[in-house]
Amino acid sequence: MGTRRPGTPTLEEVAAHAGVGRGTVSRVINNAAGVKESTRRAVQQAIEELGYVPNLAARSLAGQRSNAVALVLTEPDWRMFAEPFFSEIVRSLGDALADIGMQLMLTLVRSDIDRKRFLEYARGSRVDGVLLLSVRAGDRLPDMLAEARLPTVMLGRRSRDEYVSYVDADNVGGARSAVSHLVSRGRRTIATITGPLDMDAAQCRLRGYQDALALAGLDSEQSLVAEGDFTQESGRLAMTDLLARHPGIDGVLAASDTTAAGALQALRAAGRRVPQDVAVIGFDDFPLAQRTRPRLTTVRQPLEEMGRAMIRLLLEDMEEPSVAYRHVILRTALVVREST
Amino acid sequence: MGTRRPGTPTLEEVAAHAGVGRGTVSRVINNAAGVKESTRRAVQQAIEELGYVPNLAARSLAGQRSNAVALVLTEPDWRMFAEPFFSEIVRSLGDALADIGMQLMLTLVRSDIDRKRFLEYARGSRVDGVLLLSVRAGDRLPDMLAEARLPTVMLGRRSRDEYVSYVDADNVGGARSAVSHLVSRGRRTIATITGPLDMDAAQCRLRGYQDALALAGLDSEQSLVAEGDFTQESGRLAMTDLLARHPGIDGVLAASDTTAAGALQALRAAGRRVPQDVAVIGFDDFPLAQRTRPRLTTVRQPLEEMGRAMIRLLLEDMEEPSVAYRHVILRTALVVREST
DNA sequence: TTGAAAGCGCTAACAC
DNA sequence: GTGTTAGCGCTTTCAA
Repeated sequence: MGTRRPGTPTLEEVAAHAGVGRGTVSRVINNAAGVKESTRRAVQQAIEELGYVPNLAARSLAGQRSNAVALVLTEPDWRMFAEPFFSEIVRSLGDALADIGMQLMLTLVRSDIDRKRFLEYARGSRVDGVLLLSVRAGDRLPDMLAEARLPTVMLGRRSRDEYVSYVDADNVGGARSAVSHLVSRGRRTIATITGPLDMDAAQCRLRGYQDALALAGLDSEQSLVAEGDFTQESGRLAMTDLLARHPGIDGVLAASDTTAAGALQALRAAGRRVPQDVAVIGFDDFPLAQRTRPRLTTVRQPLEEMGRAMIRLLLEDMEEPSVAYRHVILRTALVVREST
Repeated sequence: MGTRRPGTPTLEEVAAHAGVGRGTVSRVINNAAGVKESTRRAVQQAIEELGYVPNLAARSLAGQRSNAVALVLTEPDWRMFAEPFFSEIVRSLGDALADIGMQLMLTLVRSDIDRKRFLEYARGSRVDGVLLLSVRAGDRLPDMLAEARLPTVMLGRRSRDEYVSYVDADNVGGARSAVSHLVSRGRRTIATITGPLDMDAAQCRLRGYQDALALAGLDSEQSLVAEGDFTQESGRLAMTDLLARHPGIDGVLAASDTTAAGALQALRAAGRRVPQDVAVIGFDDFPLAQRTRPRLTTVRQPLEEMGRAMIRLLLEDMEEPSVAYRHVILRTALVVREST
């Protein structure tokens, strides 16, 4: 806790104990070069003996940096937490930061009061930067952060004309390649179950779907498009509707692996064989999809790289404040699991 | 960010701008008493005009407290995130802390390296205390924190002889009252689907189940107990097994609402009517259970109060370090939804 | 009621 | 290589 517990030694005490100056101890604990090996060892022993732990508040104050980055989750995302997509991203971010000696701290915001509170917190020099996950289209938090000149990077842009720095997957390209793949396999009546269309990623994937159909000279009927919300249930319902409207459907692009799983349920309930009768391709490539029989072909997003890219952008934003925003779109990969 | 962005005013500049001393400004931003109303207003205006935001690192250093509390999630819990149980607890904790001007920060730890890193972080005076959620029996993190004399409170104890401070629900009592209720309604062949039995909460609920049966003079056969893991799938499988072993089952206590939902699936698949043929009671009282037909009777845990109790304990631990550990067990409530 | 001054524990620039 | 020193921005006595 904050109150200096008796027995919490300071850097100065370590210095005295080791018989060196404070600067030397500081150099040792920061792994700075230019310290004789013998002194370094003496200092390390003193640290050991005293059980010294640097006071991070003092370090932040003196060093003008907190070595911490906040990851903000807005309420609608909470459920994502349980999904591999999320944990993979968090893992990636945490690792990338740990590599450079920084801490990741999660913050949940649900109300505007929370947003304000967080903004105050971030502006209070407690974090060096802010990361945001799949922000809703109308959320102003990124703008507020940018206005406060806090390095900010989002995963997924809010809209086509996003300006705040972001990393995103090539949603259009991913969807296009998936649908083109289906076409090349002879599928002709291809439907899509989208994500919530107020999300840019969902829109882009729909666009990719339409592009691919146009490219193949197939016409894209509105009735082949059903809006879902990334959940399994929505996939099931959407697929049921689609089948009712177009019994001849032989291919489906789903917004996510979860949605694809729902679609699968509906297809089976309707007696369709997968992939013989209907081929299903979902975005994301997770246990659900991998365990499924048949193993689905998926559009894989490079989550690990997306996390690393976010950190890279953040660091660049910190070091070169003259650049207003940076955008990086990563390539997706089509993982073909079965002949579809 | 840490680097003092140009235009980030300090308390001193505010003081100069308002024509007062630094101490006065400090008093104003901390709502301390003993400041003339007119000066207070002058200072507030200066703060407004300069867009002053206190530097939290400096405040932590000078004030010997960080005003932040960490909530640690160990990896196996991640999936909990998606559940109302979790979000309700987090909401409650966040609110309780905000009320007293403190920040909640989440930390995910998965490896032992993470545990070490977090320990270092916490010992570095960056947080005033640590909260832990449903720690696994073998996890040593709580002990390490306690050893470092960091105020620590867990939700749910690790075992019967837990010593680190914790808040828990009366699992034994809750299970007992549920089973007694079934007995009083004439049920005679009552089974239970437990949680993972290496978790104390699961053991306690099993004990409560057995107690109630003993109390009613019914004998508790081992074959009426099936172990699950809180998931829906485990509930379904366990129920299927139980029915095979005891076709005459007329009552079930499930470890959670999710498990109960799984049990329901199995019961229906077997052609049993609920609750006419078999009554089901689950722990927790969430949307799943609430939407279900028939609406299940549940054992409700007072999540809001559990969160508040955790904060209360934490503050007490901070203020009275002479007390080693504090334990609080909260009462559960049987929510009767249908005649069972 | 308010101002002045002494730290909080550390980093970094500058001497030696 | 290593010690010394001047802050970082705030809270908190202690006087006034």
